[in-house]
Amino acid sequence: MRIATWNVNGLRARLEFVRAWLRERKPDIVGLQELKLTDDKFPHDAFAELGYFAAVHGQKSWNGVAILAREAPQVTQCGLPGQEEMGARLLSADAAGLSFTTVYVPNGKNLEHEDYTRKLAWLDTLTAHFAARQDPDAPAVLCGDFNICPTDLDSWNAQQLRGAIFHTPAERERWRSVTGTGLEDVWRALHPDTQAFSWWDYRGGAFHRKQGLRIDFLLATAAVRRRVQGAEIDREWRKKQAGLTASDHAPVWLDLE
DNA sequence: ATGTCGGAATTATTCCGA
Repeated sequence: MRIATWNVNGLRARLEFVRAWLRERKPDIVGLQELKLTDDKFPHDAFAELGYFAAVHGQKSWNGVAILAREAPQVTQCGLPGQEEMGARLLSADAAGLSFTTVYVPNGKNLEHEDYTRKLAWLDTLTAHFAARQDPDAPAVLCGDFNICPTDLDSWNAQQLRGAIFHTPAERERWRSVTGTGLEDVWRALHPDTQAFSWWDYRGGAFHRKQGLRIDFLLATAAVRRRVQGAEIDREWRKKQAGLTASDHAPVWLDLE
């Protein structure tokens, strides 16, 4: 079974690109972020043609998350309680025997912006939400765009960017709090010394200059980790495909027994 | 080059957010 996360940067603009990737990689569950559309605009039929059912938590213009699965995902949480004003950024559903959550963590903009403080608060709320889980040993996945570089190895230029947004001690402390609820960054566990990125700015040829960040993660409980066979960042799909523009994020996936 | 995208507001151009 293959489970994936992908910030698609606008599902209407990315639909054919995403469909091409689904045909090629055949994931079983996918968390999507940055849909940038309302629920009523979600292209259920286009995914149904490929054998996927979707659960959606969208909003106009910005944010928005969804879960694709081979059987209809059973929604258990829509939005992060207490943080609704920050937008549609969390969706949980039971799918294929997993408790599967996908998130789009607030970007924060910069250290002077009020959104930075709100990002930290959002992450505190997320940690409390997961710390209160009924069964910490159940098979659960928390995936998405976290907008944090957990360590220097996850940044193309940690020296120059030390203390900058995505790299601050406060954000990294929140990262440790989230993972401290029993959720491990599976890709990193399998590739402890590898530098690889999941996001590259569209500007300035960042992708070809290898100027990226690893900010997209699949976190899993021990019950899931025991089943892991592999983890990949699908860098090929950050590239233009048959004239279709890529997202600025690559998909990331895990293969489970 | 603060260099590119996607979306919204308004109608090809400007703004926001990332």
